[in-house]
Amino acid sequence: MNTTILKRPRGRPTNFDHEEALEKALQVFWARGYEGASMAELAETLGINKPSIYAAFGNKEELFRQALTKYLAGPAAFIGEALQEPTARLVVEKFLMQAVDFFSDENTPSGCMIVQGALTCSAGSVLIQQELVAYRKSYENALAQRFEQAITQGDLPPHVNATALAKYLTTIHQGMSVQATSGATKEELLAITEIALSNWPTNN
Amino acid sequence: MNTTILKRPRGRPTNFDHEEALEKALQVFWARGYEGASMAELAETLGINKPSIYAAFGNKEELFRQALTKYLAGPAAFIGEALQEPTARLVVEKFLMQAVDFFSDENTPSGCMIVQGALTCSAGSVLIQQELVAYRKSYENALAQRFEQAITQGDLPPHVNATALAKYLTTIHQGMSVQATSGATKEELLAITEIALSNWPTNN
DNA sequence: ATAATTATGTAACGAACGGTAAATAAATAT
DNA sequence: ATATTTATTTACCGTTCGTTACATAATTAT
Repeated sequence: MNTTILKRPRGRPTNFDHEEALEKALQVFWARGYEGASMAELAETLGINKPSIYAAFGNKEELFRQALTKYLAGPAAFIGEALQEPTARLVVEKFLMQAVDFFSDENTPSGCMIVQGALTCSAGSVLIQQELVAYRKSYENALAQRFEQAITQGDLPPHVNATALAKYLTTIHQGMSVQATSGATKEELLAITEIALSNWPTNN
Repeated sequence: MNTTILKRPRGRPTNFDHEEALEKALQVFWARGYEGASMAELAETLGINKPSIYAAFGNKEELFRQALTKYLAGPAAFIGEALQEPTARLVVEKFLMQAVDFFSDENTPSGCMIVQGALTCSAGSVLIQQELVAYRKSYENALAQRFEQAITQGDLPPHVNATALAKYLTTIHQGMSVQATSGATKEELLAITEIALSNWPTNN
């Protein structure tokens, strides 16, 4: 009978919930970007003193990366889910529609953390900047691959350029992220996706 | 005969050319964003000590605003020029095509300063952030107004939603700015605009 | 009880931030 | 020549940055 009773670890227990704290850190980084978020503000928002943050998460970079991982697994997971729709058209619809819901959700910061987290920054943060570039590239590549598959399956006409189409859609996505941060409403974002979807490639 | 001989001003002359210095400041802000650019780096790049920068331009915020004005009048002036094309379709073509050239120009930082200058930032820079939001909104509005005019002139079909179309195009523009900063080539950006232009509204 | 272990709060670290005081240099005005 | 004016240089200001040393508190192990 492995009822997995968790034996308490040795020393003084932590005063905070690890995941709750990470969630709050995510909100701060999401709203302010990597450099715009200061350790002082993070400590205040998390309700934890800085030494405890360092003990639990390493340093600012590590905290950001862990918050980013939580972001990818949680709020941003819809991107991976969209890829599993049966047709390319449905993939794109879900991708853009959920992005609209996501960007305009009033319970979270507007816009996408991967887009705005460190678009520009000082010389000291280029590593984080490049990591975010790589994440953007990775979901663009995932879309392109899904379109290639759709072409092979006859779901998309063979003349379609899968990589260009993927780049077009991530461009819309990233542009909408900027729009959302600039105050665009859900209805406005929806109108954008409708225009974007109105020229879906056909065989003619 | 007013040959406008410029009488030298009273005290010690400045060691630098005002416009040249502003141009260099523009490059730094453009590449690093408002907060990512430090006064130390600005002083180094301009080849001017900080007190001289403050004497000539005010403070960091003012220097940024003056660099932004130079940006709008120079590199970004094509947006206003595009609006004067005879048809809405040509306006958009010029708007996007020139944006492509602009974003991929290897002599300047990639991407658009108005988009990336302060998308996210610390609490201390929200004023600059909001000013950039307003600039983005203003060129979006200018496009919308141009489309309204095109509808009135019969150049665009009456069922077109001018504001939504303008928002769609600025979204592409802003998305391409992110793409350019992420390393997209001129050819890739061009392919995006071709897809974006392929669903131009018709009467049918 | 005592030792060992881990987290916490306080208070500070050196570096970088935006910004400036003060002495000096270079020009014009008288 | 001397006074006046303006720019430059150097060195620094107070604040905030990310980060940490250190004493103390809270827990388990013996």
